[in-house]
Amino acid sequence: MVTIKDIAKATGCSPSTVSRVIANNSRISEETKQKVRAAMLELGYHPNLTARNLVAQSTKTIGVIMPSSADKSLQNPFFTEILRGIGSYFHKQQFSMLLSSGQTEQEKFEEIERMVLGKYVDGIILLYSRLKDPIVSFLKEKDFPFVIVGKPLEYQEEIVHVDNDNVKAGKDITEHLIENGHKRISFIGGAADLVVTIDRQKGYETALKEAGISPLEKHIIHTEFLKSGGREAVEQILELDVKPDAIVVSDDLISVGVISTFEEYGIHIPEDISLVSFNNIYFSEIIHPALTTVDIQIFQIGAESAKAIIQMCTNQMLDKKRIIIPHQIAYRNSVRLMD
Amino acid sequence: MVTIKDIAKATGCSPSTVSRVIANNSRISEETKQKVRAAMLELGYHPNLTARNLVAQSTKTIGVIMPSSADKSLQNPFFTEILRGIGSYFHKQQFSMLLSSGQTEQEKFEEIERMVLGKYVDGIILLYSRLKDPIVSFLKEKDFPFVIVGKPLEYQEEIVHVDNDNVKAGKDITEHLIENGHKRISFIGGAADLVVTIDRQKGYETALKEAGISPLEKHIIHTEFLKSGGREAVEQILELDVKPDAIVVSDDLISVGVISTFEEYGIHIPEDISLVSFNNIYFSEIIHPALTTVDIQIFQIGAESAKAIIQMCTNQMLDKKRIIIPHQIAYRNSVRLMD
DNA sequence: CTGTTAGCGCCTTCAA
DNA sequence: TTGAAGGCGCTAACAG
Repeated sequence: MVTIKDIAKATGCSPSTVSRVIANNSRISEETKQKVRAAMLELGYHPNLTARNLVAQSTKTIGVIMPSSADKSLQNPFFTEILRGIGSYFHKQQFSMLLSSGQTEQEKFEEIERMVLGKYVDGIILLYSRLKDPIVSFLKEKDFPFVIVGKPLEYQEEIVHVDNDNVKAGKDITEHLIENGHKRISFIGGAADLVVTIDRQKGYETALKEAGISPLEKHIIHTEFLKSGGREAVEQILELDVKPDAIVVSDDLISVGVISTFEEYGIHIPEDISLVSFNNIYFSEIIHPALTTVDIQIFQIGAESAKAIIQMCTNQMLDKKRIIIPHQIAYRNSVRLMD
Repeated sequence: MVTIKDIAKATGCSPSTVSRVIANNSRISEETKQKVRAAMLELGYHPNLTARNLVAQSTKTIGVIMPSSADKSLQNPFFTEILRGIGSYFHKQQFSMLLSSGQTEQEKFEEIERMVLGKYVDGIILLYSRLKDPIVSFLKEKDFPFVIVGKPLEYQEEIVHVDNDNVKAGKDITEHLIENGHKRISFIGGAADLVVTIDRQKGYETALKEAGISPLEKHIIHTEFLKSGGREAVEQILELDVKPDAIVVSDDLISVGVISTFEEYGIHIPEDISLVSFNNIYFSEIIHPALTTVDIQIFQIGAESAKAIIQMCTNQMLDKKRIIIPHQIAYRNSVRLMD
């Protein structure tokens, strides 16, 4: 391995001079710079990042934590899309992403402990928000820089997080249904303890209330994310006395399963029932029918998280803890419109 | 920050002794160990990974390279699934994944150059196989440990890669169609220069030939991966003089689009046309109809790649360059069966 | 069983 | 404008 010393020797100057050339220090003569650079090129020198990190006391890498990989929801294209967003910003700043690999919560915790206590990362991005997450407690206690994608239920004023206004989003999309004459509107949500589910549901309820529509009984259903693809949810709906004429589904991925199951029962979207959901992943566009869904701008959520964590790691001030990414509705074909 | 020295001071022994305790060196008295460990606990000591990596000349982290993030195909759940597989093995071995973030090929190249030349990773896993990939040339030239997921077109004997037998897979799944009485079988593939597409197509052709079925003209169609979700492909098929009674699609993700488009034209799978494809991502199970598809064992591909690269990084011998993951067919409802 | 010394590759005062 | 020296935190060889 060719080191700074080799270059020093080759050019007859000292290691510190070479180091300065690398940093393009202004008080090194152009002449020396040329000479040193030539030698670096010739000998194939490249600075050792580990050594550099050691003295810098910083790695310019951020730990990116996914849900436990045992969790099927990991197959949600949401995650690759958000990684894309994070990467886009990181790349510009020469930061790296260290991905978590733990299969269970326990494994993940140990992993993060290693990263953080071992000073192997400068900060953490959590790609999900769980209730009473020990990882969050740990990070908070260590006063380690981290940002959450989504909304923390506790310590909201203290934890930097990037989120949509999911209540508003839920309200907006439900109103779209109402405006088109739908009155019996059900809600199918993912795990009931996910903050994002709660918020979207709240928006849905608000919209109904404001429209003077009294919610039907048993029309709010929670389904294990991805488990059996929303089949159970649909079956519950089919048993209802009063059938809905529209459904708000809290995630596009669940919608796929819901639509398929309806299809099997010979119920067509949107002719028989309208359906809307959230996220606007790639699939929403290509399945039949194409989904009317809230575009939450996943990529941008990622990019903003990246920006926030880098700011925190470089001691820049953040003007707010709660960073809201605006949503918009992608109107497509899963809603029966009023003429 | 509390270092090894602090512990040394606190316990009245030397730094090297502390270091030995960390390594659980057998020639340290139990007594000292206890004492040192107590101090570590009390002062909250944790080894600095960067420092350790510097002397070890190894980081135990592997660069995992995704397709350019500009590429829409990144939304394929294939990638999260393979990350899961890699992570599962890495975690056990205490290895980390450093994820690429480049949006373009150029950006990615520079990034890898940084990782590799800066000795920031011990090895590389490439999650795709491209023709004449400059990254591969670079890695080969530097003689840097790397493994490819998929099949390299060049230097196949030299490059460690983890792949399915895609020719066989293509043949198997096509034969399933033939056995069920299908005769006019089309092929829809992703980008024609992807090795995986080529192989699966080859298998398809072999099956036809062996069954004595002469391939129809213009029944092999390539569609930009994810672009317009296979719509064009379907439209091409609909213009054909002789319509197929079955289709082999090279990727589940494309199938989703293909099925939707057929649906719009009032053509039903499998009643009107049978369809099979490859990968067995989560979606294949929940869409309607559930796909009969080749389960290529994505998770296992990931795990095996992880195993291979770690072996290479730790100078263990690999018994072969080409590691084949067996496939199997997931029989579901997208094929019209012969009673 | 433990301490001393040196060094991994780099950067950064301090001095010249 | 440059060099010498020390140190980032840890490990490993060599002594004892």
